[in-house]
Amino acid sequence: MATGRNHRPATRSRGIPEATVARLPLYLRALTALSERSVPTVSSEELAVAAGVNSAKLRKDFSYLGSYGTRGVGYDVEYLVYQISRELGLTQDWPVVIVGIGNLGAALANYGGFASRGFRVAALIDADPEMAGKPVAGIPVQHADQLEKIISDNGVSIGVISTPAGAAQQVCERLIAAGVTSILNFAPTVLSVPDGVDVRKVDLSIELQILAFHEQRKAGEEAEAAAGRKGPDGDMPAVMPA
Amino acid sequence: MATGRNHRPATRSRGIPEATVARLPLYLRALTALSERSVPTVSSEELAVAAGVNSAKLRKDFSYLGSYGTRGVGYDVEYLVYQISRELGLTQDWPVVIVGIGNLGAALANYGGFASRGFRVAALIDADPEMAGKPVAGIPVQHADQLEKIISDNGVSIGVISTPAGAAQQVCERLIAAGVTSILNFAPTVLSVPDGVDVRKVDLSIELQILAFHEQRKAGEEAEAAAGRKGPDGDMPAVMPA
DNA sequence: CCGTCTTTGTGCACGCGTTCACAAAGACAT
DNA sequence: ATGTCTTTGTGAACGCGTGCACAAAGACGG
Repeated sequence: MATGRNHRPATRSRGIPEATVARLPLYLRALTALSERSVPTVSSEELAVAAGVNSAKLRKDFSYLGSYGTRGVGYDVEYLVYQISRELGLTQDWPVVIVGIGNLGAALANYGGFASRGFRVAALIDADPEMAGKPVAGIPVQHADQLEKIISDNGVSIGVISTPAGAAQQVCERLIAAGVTSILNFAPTVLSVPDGVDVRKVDLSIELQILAFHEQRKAGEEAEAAAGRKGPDGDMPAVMPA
Repeated sequence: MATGRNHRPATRSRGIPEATVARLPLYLRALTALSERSVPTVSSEELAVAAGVNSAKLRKDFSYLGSYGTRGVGYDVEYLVYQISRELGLTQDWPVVIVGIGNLGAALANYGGFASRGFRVAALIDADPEMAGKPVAGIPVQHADQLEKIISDNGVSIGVISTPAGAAQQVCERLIAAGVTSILNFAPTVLSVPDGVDVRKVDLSIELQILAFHEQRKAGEEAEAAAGRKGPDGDMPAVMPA
């Protein structure tokens, strides 16, 4: 989860742990940056710093993919970029539909990271007839009526839902019925989907709430420390004086 | 998660596990919905379904907060809403600044989930002088020059970064220097921060890449099954015929 | 060809998170 | 008051993920 998580226990594909898969895109990004600077090789230590992880973890992660490093030297950047891209399935490009072109949907459509990394926005879909035909990020918005046709015509298997919460489950069901098997959900709802469909959820307010929790904890500890820990053990939460 | 993760091993606050904290907002949302429908009590099983988790997990999560249920009956919805809100620190409201008012920043500013759940957008900040004064979501955008003043005047401790990747680290440092101690980062970069500062990361393209991985795996398994698993054990990844 | 030095790949131990399964607790009817 | 029935709260087992620490592998210089 940036994120909330929502995947079944899942029979690990070729033995690659889920936690490792979640970090591969991170490594890929760091490696791409190195590649653009024409750096030929990189050590696990350097790459780990760039990706913000522990170097032992990084080496173990790579070991699941195979032995792509050279002892005493490090990893060949280009080769590793290729291997990770391949493992993630980014050597093919994935057509994606975005449903719900409000503020967030438009932001997603404009997001450069899509096109650059193996994804192609096949269509933007909205339920509002007024939106139909209007170009967003250079792509004309299409009406929700067309959803099924667009998906089957383009062989779309990944859908992004950025509708209001109320519409999400229904949109989700139509996407799945039309052939989509992976969904990235931005609507603040729990989607129920049949087995075999993957859902990942991104929820802005949840992330903020988690931050708030830690923030409150910090403030509480501070206050406690300042007061010389006079409170017993704190059954009541620390209350901030205005 | 949606999310990438990025928190230190962290001395658990009052013994509430990080994983539990991450689910509290989920429970809170489900409970709020029940509250709005005036449902007085709910069982762990019902609530678990609504939140999309295992009921044993939910009970254990709640047990970290205290014994707020009644055996044979369930949990009092209103009371639980209050307890979780309090635990998450949502009984006070947190001023938040959003830095980088592009498509995404605007979407965030317009996002209803903020105001409704304990957060208040104290200011929108952008480096582009052209943006200054323009209202987004009813709030006038202010120039980045004002950043430090805004933060100290409003006592902001949570910042949201939705700038391009290149500007993120610099913005991050200014936020921290000005007093921010929690950051929600939407820019596709690893932020390095001093101890005591929490960073959570939301990365759209990473989420999509994880989906692509699973999607590829599904396609590979399908092809393998169709071919009667004729491949040895697959050193090469399954390749999709066009 | 050999020794040294760097860096990988991994065995191992530990801790967190999840889930099962059940005893304890209470509501409610009689 | 007593028994039944529902649902919580949690002890215990298990599995995954993490990080240490080191042996094996190879580059590189002499």
